Amino acid sequence: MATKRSRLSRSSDFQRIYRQGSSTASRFLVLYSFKRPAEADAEGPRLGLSVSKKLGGAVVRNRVKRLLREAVQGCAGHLAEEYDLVVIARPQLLELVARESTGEKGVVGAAVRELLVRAGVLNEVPGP
RNA sequence: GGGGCAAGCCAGGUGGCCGCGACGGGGCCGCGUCGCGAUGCUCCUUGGAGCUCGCGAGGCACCUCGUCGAGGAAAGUCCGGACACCACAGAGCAGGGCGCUGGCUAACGGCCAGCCGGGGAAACCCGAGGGAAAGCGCAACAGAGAGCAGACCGCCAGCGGCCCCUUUCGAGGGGUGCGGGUAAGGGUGAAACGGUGAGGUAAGAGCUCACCAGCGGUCCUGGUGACAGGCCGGCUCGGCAAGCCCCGCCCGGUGCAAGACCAAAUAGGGGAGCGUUUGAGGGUUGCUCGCCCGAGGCUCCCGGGUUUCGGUCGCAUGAGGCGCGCGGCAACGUGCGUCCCAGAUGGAUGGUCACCCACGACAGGAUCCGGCUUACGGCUUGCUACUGAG
RNA sequence: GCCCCCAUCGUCUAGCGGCCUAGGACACCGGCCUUUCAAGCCGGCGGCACGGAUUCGAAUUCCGUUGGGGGCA
Repeated sequence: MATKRSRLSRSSDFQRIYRQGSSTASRFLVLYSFKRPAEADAEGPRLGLSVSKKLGGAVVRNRVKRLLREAVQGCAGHLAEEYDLVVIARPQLLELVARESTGEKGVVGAAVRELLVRAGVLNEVPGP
């Protein structure tokens, strides 16, 4: 996870997931998930992130992306194979990012895990 | 000591563990490529093609080791360049920018040094700072008068009429009215046709004088120059050009999504009419000229396409950093030595633990460089005025 | 990333440097009219994105911020 191979790169991949995938949302995040066709050669789950400029400048956006990537990777062993995921950060996520900075660890991870469970791509619920 | 002003510097550090990007070395053979071999199998036209197996090479992925890995503003995109393309880039007009002087620079609207003006108690700071006797234009309201000025309240003597007072009966004084002189004072305004003082006068006025301000001079001195100082003259009205404009200088356009190469897929078809080197039509900068392309083009009809956000390069050795010397007040230039210091492409720097006088603020490269502007934490040094103590 | 444009009441917009304490329409509020509502009439509320500069004087001119919008494969 988090290597080049397991990241979504092409815009066409994003478009396919938006059009054909199913979506789940909370007030912090939006999750799109899509089961790849069998003939696709990639292996393992792939992740794409979308953090708009409304969230802040480049420093803030990079931090948000790092936290999200880390949170998804924390569930990596329990994720269903052959799924493509797109996680979109909403502006209210900034509250969780701020709490994370003041020492309240794991709130972003909890938000991500909740969505993954709801979307049904998490095989079993791991401990917090 | 707390203020003010200026200049310079830093951008948390060190170590451990986990994690990310690039490059390089090694390992491995999961995937595809190429080469060789086989007594193998299939097809068939001598000989080749395909499949299977084995060996080797180098590539992608993976594992491992090492090195490097954001900023002073990386930002805003406000200027200036480099670089690339536009059928070469030329001229004129239009348009845009700049504007004290001298220098620096690849260039600049930048920087340095100075001049002048303004602000401040000072240190110091700020200034788009050419031209208003080339022309056009603007100045609301108020005010008498605002662009060849003007006379409301005033001041002044004289003359004639009327009224009042005094009278030595000659006249004198006051008021009012008309025409006249004047612009000192009041009042309006952002701005009122030089200011202050003295003389002068009926009252006044550059009317005269002194100083100051301003203007002018084939004048003198200093300075490369902006300009400064002096002398002389006649006494003398401005403001706005970030209004149009004039003068001088500069600017071709588009921007790395520029542009070059590679791969895959699709298409580049047909008919009729017009027109032909004396040139249809098109391109080039907004226009004109000029230049370039030019048998192909235009009109109509039928049919089809204008796609894949593909990959590689451009893409990091440069007006480069650091140290020392020399020239220069400085910006900067130059010589020698030394170093290689991000190169991503859904886009990399973080997390955690320990210590350090604990946390740090603003904030993340995207073609590169020189500036400007904006955001922002701290440290050091110097200068300036004030206050307190000895 | 590169290159452009815009900003005036809640909305859509006028606005020659002075007549601007910024005009109009719709909306909103109050009143009149009507049995009531609508329409109509009268009145009110409400704005030059922000900070400097030029000017006697700035919504207007200039510079810088901020916030929107658009184009380029």
